[in-house]
This record gives sequence, structure tokens and C-alpha cells, in this order.
Amino acid sequence: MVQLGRHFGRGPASLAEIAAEEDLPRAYLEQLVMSLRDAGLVVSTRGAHGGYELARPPADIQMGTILRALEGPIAPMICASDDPEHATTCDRTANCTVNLLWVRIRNAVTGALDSMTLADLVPPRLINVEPATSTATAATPPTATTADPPTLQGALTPS
Amino acid sequence: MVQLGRHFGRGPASLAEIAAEEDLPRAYLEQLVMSLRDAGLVVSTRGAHGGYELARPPADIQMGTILRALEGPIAPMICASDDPEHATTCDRTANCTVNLLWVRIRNAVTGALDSMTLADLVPPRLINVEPATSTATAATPPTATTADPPTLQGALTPS
DNA sequence: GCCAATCCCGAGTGATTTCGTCGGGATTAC
DNA sequence: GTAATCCCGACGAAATCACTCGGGATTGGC
Repeated sequence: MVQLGRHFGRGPASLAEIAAEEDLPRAYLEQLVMSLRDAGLVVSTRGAHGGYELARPPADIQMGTILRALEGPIAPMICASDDPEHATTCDRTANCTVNLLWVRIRNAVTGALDSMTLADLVPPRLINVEPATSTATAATPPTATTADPPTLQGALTPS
Repeated sequence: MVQLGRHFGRGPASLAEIAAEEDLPRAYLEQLVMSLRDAGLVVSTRGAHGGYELARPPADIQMGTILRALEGPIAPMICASDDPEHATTCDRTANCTVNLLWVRIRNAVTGALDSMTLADLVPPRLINVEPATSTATAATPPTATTADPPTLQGALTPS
């Protein structure tokens, strides 16, 4: 998750920590992270003070890779899967012209997905509301500390 | 459905006909077509010899319109809906940077969807069971181009 | 006028997926 | 040795999807 990206370079983060920050049930998060680990995206450290951290820098992790790890191959329809392994040809395939549409959509989605990396979604330095352990939040370069990067909000509302 | 497009100009087609051609349960098809009718995409004729037909020529019906009629607003996630009406801001919206990703994906999908019309999917004149070898393999002359509409902001990678 | 074909429409069902829980075992720092 | 943490399989609730049922309303043909 993005949370881990934010945490990159600071050692492993425990499930409890992430769950608290993300406001998700710990047990559920566990399942998700296991998938990510099986996909080689995160590495785990067992025992006390253990936790998870990214296997490689955020910029090297495409969002598509994450999604595929969590939800399987990208496929708007069964007949248009990302992964040839699961290309179950629906019985209609022969005369199903709509397939072309699905494939186009899938390409659009995978394109969008693979054109973004985790680094694109890790806020430069988003100061959380947590008042704990305040490390003098503003002690960073002048531009980076803005809480609302223009690029982010630009695409959000106007549709 | 594509079937109706194929039938365009030949008067109304009954549910029974379409169901037979599509190999779908009649009662189910009924539901789908009702949605399309409510959206003004098809018009119905009641009584004996009644049926459904397209409200306008296939080239004037975007696939996106069909999909929206059948499945509601395009939204990969609740926080990134097509329709501002249903823009339910998830409680995390404030610090959820992933939203940017979803919006991008949604734009990619809607772009792909709205760049195709029903006419693009109606086989020019597909001879049904005939093993016409000539059309078999080379059958994507017009569409094979990376027809990325400019609205897709270049997110599409050429496959 | 009657009948059959057809659309109209709301309610119900079963399978699948998604999200989430539970309980206990294994590993490691201190 | 003990507490923190990951590991892992199984279970359960809720939503969604694909589909069914049953009856009513409208219309063309006889």
C-alpha cells in the first residue's frame, strides 16, 4: 500500500502500525500483505519488532503489479484477461464481436496502471494529523511541504 | 445489444428472437432491454408482432452510453464515479492519494468506451457458419491503429 | 369480440465475490 | 522465557450478478 511507500527507508512497519494509519482491520490487512509478499513486492521480518517493507524503491513498483498481485489478472471480462493462462474463451467467442471492446478497455486500464508507480502516489511529505512525535513538521525544503500538490486536486473534482 | 444493431432497419425484433440468437434466457434479456429503453436507446412496440429496435442509428450510439445504461455510472471505485451525483466521497478521501489513480483509470475506460460506437461492433456482414477463410485472420483493418483519443492523456501504451 | 403474441414490471432465488473474523502456531528481540 | 510479531487456514456476513416467476397490459389478426 501507499502507506508502506511512505514508510520506505525507515525499516519494517508492523501490521498494527499500518492498520492504525489506514484504519483497516489488522486481520484483513494481513491477508492483503501476504499476497504482496507472495508476489515479491514486500519483504517481511518475523519476530518482535518485525514487520513489512517494500522490496524495492517505490519508483520501481508499478501500480499494475500491485493490483495484479492483489486481485489477479486484469480482465474486464473473462474473455479479455491480461494473463493468457486464464484466457477462458467464453463459449460465444466465435461470434462475439464485443470482445474487441473489452480488449481495448483492458489495454487502456493496464496502460494507465503501468504508467504509474507507487512513487507517484506517495505524497511528497504529507503531514499527518497525528500530533504524536512531531518532528517539527516543516523542517524540509520549501516547496515539498505543501499539503495539497496542484497535480493531485486537478483531476479530482471537475468531471 | 449488438444483435439489435445488426437488425437495424429491419423493423422491431422480439425478445424471443434476440434470446434465441444470443443464447440468453428470455426473461433475463427482458430486464436488460428495459434498462436500455429507459435510457432511450431502444424503442419498443407492444402487442403482437411487437419488439424492440434501436432508437437511432448504430453509429450514433456510444458504447459508453450503453454500459452506463446497463450498469450505472462508470466507477472503478466509489470515490471515482463518472456521475457527480453518485460521487460518494469515501471517508478516507482527505488523505487518499490513490484516488488520483482511480480517476486516471476511469478516464482511460470512459475514453475507450466513448470512442467506440455500436456501429464499430456490428460485423459488416458476417456470414455466419460459412468458413470463409479470407476474412478469418486479417479482420482488423480499421481498428488496429492505436486510436488513442487525445482525452486519454497518453496513458495508453501501444500493446 | 376473442385469442395469441408480445411487452411491462416487481419480487424472489442461487451462486459468486468481497470484505472481514477467528484461532492458533512459528519465529525472533530482549 | 516472554512478549511482539508474522504465518496460515478456515469460517462467515454482505453485496452483487445472473437469472427465474408470475401475473398484468397492449395490440394485430381472425
